[in-house]
This record gives sequence, C-alpha cells and structure tokens, in this order.
Amino acid sequence: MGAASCEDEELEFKLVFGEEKEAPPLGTGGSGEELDSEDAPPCCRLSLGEPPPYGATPIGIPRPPPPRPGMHSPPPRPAPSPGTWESQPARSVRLGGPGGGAGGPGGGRVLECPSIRITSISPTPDPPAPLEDAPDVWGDGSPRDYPPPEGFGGYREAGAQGGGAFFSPSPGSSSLSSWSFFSDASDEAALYAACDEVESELNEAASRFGLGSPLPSPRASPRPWTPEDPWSLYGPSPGGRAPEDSWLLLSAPGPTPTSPRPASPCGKRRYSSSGTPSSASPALSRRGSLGEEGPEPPPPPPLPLTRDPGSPGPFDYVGAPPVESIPQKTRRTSNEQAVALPRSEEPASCNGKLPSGTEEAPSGGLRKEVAGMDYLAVPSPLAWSKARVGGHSPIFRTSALPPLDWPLPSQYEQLELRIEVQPRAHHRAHYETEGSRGAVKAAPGGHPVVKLLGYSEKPLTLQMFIGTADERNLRPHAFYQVHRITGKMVATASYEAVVSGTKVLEMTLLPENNMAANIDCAGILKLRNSDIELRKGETDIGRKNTRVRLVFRVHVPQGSGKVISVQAASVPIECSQRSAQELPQVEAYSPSACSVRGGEELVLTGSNFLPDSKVVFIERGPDGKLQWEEEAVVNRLQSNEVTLTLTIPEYNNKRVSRPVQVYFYVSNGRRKRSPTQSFKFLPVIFKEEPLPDSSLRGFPSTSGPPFGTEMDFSPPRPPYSSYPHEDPAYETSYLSEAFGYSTPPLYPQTGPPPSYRSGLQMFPETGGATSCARPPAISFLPRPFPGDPYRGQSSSFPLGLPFPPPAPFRPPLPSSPPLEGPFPSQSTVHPLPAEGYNEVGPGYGPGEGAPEQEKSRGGYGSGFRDSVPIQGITLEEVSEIIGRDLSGFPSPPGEEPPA
DNA sequence: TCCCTGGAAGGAGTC
DNA sequence: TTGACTCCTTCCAGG
Repeated sequence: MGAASCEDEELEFKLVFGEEKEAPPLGTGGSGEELDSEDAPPCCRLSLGEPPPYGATPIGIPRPPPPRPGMHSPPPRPAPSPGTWESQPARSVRLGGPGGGAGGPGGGRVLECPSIRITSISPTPDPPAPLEDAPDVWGDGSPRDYPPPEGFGGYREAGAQGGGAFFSPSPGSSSLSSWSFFSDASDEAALYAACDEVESELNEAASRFGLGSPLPSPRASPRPWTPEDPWSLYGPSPGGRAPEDSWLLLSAPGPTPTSPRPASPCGKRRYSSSGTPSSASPALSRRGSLGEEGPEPPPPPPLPLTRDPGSPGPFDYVGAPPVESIPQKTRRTSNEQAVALPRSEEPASCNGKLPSGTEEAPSGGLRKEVAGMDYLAVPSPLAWSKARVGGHSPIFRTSALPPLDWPLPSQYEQLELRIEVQPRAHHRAHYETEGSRGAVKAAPGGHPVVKLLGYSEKPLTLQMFIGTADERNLRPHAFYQVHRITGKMVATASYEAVVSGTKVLEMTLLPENNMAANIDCAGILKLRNSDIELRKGETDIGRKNTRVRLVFRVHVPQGSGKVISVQAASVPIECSQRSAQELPQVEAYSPSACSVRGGEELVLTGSNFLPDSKVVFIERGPDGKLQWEEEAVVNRLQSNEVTLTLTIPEYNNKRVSRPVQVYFYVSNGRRKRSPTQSFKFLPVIFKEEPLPDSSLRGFPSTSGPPFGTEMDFSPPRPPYSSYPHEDPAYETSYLSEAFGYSTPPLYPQTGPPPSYRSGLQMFPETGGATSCARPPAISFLPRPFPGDPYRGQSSSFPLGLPFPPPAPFRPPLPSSPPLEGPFPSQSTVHPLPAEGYNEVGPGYGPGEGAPEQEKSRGGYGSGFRDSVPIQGITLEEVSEIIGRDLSGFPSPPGEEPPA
C-alpha cells in the first residue's frame, strides 16, 4: 500500500511539477538503500485538511505519501551551504503494487521520488527560499517553505497512518482516525475525478496488502486557541490544521464523535460462541475492516464542522480511495491473506526480524530489485545512528521543522523544555476496541506537567506524541499513539493533529501559566501488533514492546523565520496490563558501578517491588550464555514497594583489570523479572605514575607493573585527594556508562593523552562509597568537576543511551531529591535503556551550536569523544570501539575471563 | 449514560 | 511434536 501511495504521489508529482528531471535517478545518492520515502520533509504535517503551501497547487496534488511504517525520516544530510540540511535523495518505487515486482498493474514502471531539501538555519537561502516568505498556509504552525512535494513528506509513522489509518480506517476505533487516509466520501468524489487512475492503482495495491490497523483518533474537539494560536506566529493561517473534528468528520467509518466508545467491530467477542474455529485469526473473525463489519456507523455528514480557513480538505484526500474500496485488512494469521502479501518483496524485515544491515546489503541484482521497492526498505538502526552522529543544531526554519524522529535537545541556550512532573511508570494503554483508560497520570498523583523555561513572550504550542523507550533513537512509537482525553475532568485544552502519520496532541503553553501545561488530556492507545507488523517496512515487533515515553516538543520562534526546537521525553512508561501489575520495574538506581569486591549499598527505585523480591546480578558472555550469577542481599528494612536497598555482591573474579559489565534484575518470582539493568564492576585500584607518552598508562602488563603502574590489592588506603567521581578518570567511566555503552573506560587510547590521564586511573578501593562509582545515569549528585556541563544534571539520561546528554548545565530541580535521596522524582534518570532520552537530544555536533561548556570540556573530550561521536552510536559501534580500544590490552596475570 | 478502571478469558506465540 | 507458559487482545463488570 505504501508503495501504491508512493506511486501515487510520484505520479501526481510528476504530472504537476514535472519533477522527473530533478528526481534523482534510481540508486543515486549513494545511499539509496537507506533512503526513505520520508525524504520529504518529515515535518510536514499530514493532517488531513491541510492545504498545500501553494494556493495554485492543482487539485491533483496528492497528499503526502503515506509515511512508511517503521521508517524514520532519513536523517537529513548537510547541504553544501553551511547550516543547511538536505534531505536524502528519494527512492524509486515500482508501480504495480506492493510487490514491486512485476506483479500488479503498472508492473514495471519505476518511479522516482523527488529529492527534497529541507533546511535548518541556513546563512543563504536555499533553493526553496523563494517560498520562504510564503504565508503558512499550512496553518499548522509548521510553516513550510519547501515546495509542495515536500508536503508529501513521509514519516515513518505515516505507516502508522499509512499502515494504519492509511490502510484502513478504524472500524471500531474509539476515536476516529484523524489521519485516515481514506475519508469523507464527498471529498473523495472530487478527488476521484482527479486521480482515478492513481486510485485504481492504490486500490489494487491495497488489495494486495494487508491493510493496516485503524488508527483511532479521539473525539475531536474544537481548537481551543485558534485566534491566538501560537502557530500563527509562523504564518497567517492556522487553518492548515484542521481541527480534529474535521478529521473525524472526514473519516467515513467509525464511531461518531458523539460515541467515543467504540463499538466492537463484531460485537463482544465470545470465544465460546463465536463459531469461529479456534484456529481462525481473531482478527479475521472479530476485527474486519470497513465494510466487513456489518453494523458500521453511518458515515458522518460531510464536513459539518467548520474547517479552519485554508483547510483544503480535498487535497488531502487526493488519491484516496473510498472507504468502501478498502480491502479487508489482512492478518498474518490468515494463511490466504498471508499468501496474498507480497512476501517475495518483503524484506525479512516485515516482522521486525530484519537484522541490522540486512537491507544494506548491496547485492547487485537483488538489491536492484529491491530498489524498485526501495522505499519499503528500512534503514538499519545502525545506519540511522551513523547518519545522526554529530547531531545538529536545534535551530530550524519555521518552514522546515524537524521531523518527530529527529532527536532534539531539551535545552538550548536559555530555553529548556522540562518535564516538571513525570508520568507514572505504568499506564495501561487501551485498545481500539476498548474504551479509554484515561489519561496518563503522574506518580505523585495528578498528571504530568511540562514547562518551557526561558521563554514567556507568547503562547506556544506544545506538541506531544508517544515515543519509543527502547535503546534506539527516540522516535514515534509504532505500536502506541497518543489518545486525546476529553471530559469534565480534563482542564487542559488540547488539539489532536497528525504529523507525518504520528498522532500529536497539541496544547498551549501560556505565559500566564508560566509556560507550563498540565498533561491531563493524554491517554495512550495501543495498536494491534499484527496490524503494525504487517506494515511495509515496519521492523519493530510489538510483542513485549510495551514501553513508551511521552515526548514533548515545542518550537520557539526566534524571529527571522527561525525557531528553536526543543524536546523532552518522559521516563519510560510500561503500557501493558500484566507488566504493570506484576513485573517489577527498575526506574533508577545508584550507584551504577562498584569495586569488584562489592559490599556497597545499591538503591533501586521503581515499582512492584515485593517483600520477597530478589535482585540478581548476572554476567553473560559474548555468546549470551550466563557466566556468572549472584543474588544480592536485599536489606528488607530499607526496602519497600518502590525502593530496594541491597548490598552489591562480590564479583567472582576480583583480579580483573578492566571494568566488567554485568547486569542485574529484580525478580518477583519465576518469569516476573524486571528488565535487566547494567552495572559495572570495577577493578581494584591501580596506582599509576603519570607517563605522558604512554598510551597504555595505568594498565598492567603481563610482565609486571607496566609503566610504573602496579595493581593494588592492598587493603584500602586513605581516600585520595579526589573522589573517584571527581577524577577525570571517573568521568571517563562515568561517561561511557552513562551513554549506555557497555564499555569500560577506554583507557588505552591513542593520540594525545588527556589531561586526566595522570594519577588515579581506576577506582580506588578505599572502601565505603568511595569505591563505587557515582551513578552515571542517576546522578543524584551534582557532577563534581567544574565546567562539566552535566554537573548538577540530576536528570541525566538512562543507561543505554546512545546519545550523550549534551544539555548544558542546569541547576538541580527544586523537586529533585536530596543528594542521597533514593529517587529523583521529576528528573529521574532512568538507567533503563531508553536512548534518545529527553535530555539526551541529538547533542550538538562539533561546531554545531554545542555549548561552550561542552566544547571546552577537557579530559574525556579529547579522547573517546573526539574520535567517536557519541551521538547516535549503536551497540554495534560500541562493540567495535571496545574491540578496537581494548584490543591492545595485555591481560594481566591472573585475570581470566569469567568462566 | 458515559467514562474509567480492574480483572480475566481465551487464543496466539514462544520456549 | 507437544506441552507449558507468556503475551496479546478482547470482553465483562463495577464504580
């Protein structure tokens, strides 16, 4: 389907703009394999009802290609002009259905998506410059100055939309699909005239695809702040963003706005009486698509609600087939339908099994063939990470706002978007077939609170979407969407929009409210795994992928058509029912490293801790086999439901010379374990004499104390002048760990030895707390050394975070727990692998607006950080780095790999 | 009546 | 291949 739509787009695009010549030839761009359909500015809102930026745009202009599911906006690449970012070349697509192969009508036609450029702050006007001053006809507050084609920007979640709403409107959605691709029939009628042919292809393609899940949208509500819409700052017309209502009304199927509670597509399920063979897919029997469901609510009247001025409606639906034409969605559990799916072309990725890099395999013919369906390919996480290494400035043109999957810093200069009150760690998301399960709540009661610091001039729009909480880049979650909650108890006005396929809830930050918003209007909707996984290009799997984060973003106008975009992500939220009830969750812990001798106290904070909860440390070998396991002694007296205090066990090999990465988990019984958390056992102290020329200082050799270094197994000594964490060496460890790299401090380094190299290299075993690393992730303590931009950043970032937290220094929150407080409340750092963590942002690439502190940070900055950009680094890269940097390490006598 | 919430049934998927 | 177990999705019921 995605293919079809892309084709559609391409066709229209060419027809209207004659882009053929400009479209990069197939395979051009070098990295064509990694290109997405999202080449188009992801910042483009796919909101139905948004008119193209140009009034003259012919009606034939198709709506943006359905964002590809599972895809992220291809990381824009630096354009020739400094500060300018250019989208990656578009991919080619083959007409004729998803098969991309010869099958399907249009069989061999290969179309190329246009290359699009989006810009960040650019000293010189970019090609699209002429459009810069064009009013924001989009009215969505995301003024766009790029040409229409960009309006078709796809977003990965478009798939959500593409796969979801795009494919099949929600039949039983509790909320109409505001992003339903197929919508109002009346509009469609007009559209058909313009794109009959395309539509037929779309339908054809759709019929060959498993249709995605309906993406429900909460009931609409009038835009609460239309007149004062902060977005108007960017353009005259707020119209582009059709109010939810319009979306809803445009969606043919589904409950009416007045019946938010979705009727179960097939009524209540009764397995005992369904008559459906047990082997039958529940989906087939219970959840068909439009048309399949008998008692579908009558289509809502066409556009009864007021559209925002300028809301073009029809444009959005160009090419959209009528709802009725949507083939019944398929489920992979259906054999027949499964067969119908273009498996042959589906990279193994379809179900999320595609190993990283698979699709990058440039295997000639095959690759070429795939190229025909190139836009279906999904860049590997590695590729993404690499592409984003270096990060970028959070300054954008108002016309080219960053896509949702672009990491952004939470703070830039004086601006900071902060989550004052974090949501609870658990929130049971609701399915489309269920009624709402309410808004996300905050741990202390109430709801999350988000505040923008450093700006209070005008009202601004705060955007919120559901993001991922895994170890990869923060991005819109494929299996969850934000769900707008309304009701008497909801005080915060919100507006639902769709940004490239991802539902975004928009609220207003008012100066009179100190630019703070109480997020009491945001629920979480769970999409069926099978639906999402069926999407073309979707690589994520839904099973056990139940952790999300609330992502908040705000674009602060800076004048001159520029905005600073900052983003904040909440702590991870477990959205499954069971997990929320039974599984223990570790949200933070301190410390995160300790001497191999253990004995230190480790404090875990989280939830679902039981009196008999166990904490088990484990170590796994490269092959994943368990190499060591030790249960820690839990101090029951100092533990409760949300806190576990335990004594770190002794590591089984105390003669290691390098930090050992281990993990621990909390167990409430068999199969009731928390996700593992990383922990490091550090070698006992090394005393080293500074040897400026040595690249291996501090490391023992196999033949005695190397370079004047000796291993110290003696009893604890008096504390050193500097605390471990005050020592740059500590910082190295700290950083590497904080960044989530399961890598030991990179002692052996090439190049000029960092200043911190002299002196203590490893953790002094002084006993007491001094032998333990301060929590990198849960930095309750202000970072000690001066100039450290992280200092005091109590809410740093989770372990496993590929992005370093480049956020400049900020004082601890008043609400932050005391120094030794077990759990930071607001800005708790979750050591959980939740990369892309709010504060983590993309960081600032060198020379890209990085805070001076960051740039000037000495010590570690000259080594590892300089040689390997942290941002976006992946585990693979980390492994590589580890292998590279430690390869020269001589194993000291006595050190043996844990058996 | 609607919304929210907790619980659980039953099938699918995984080990 | 089979059984046990876990997870997902839907349904039920009560406040």
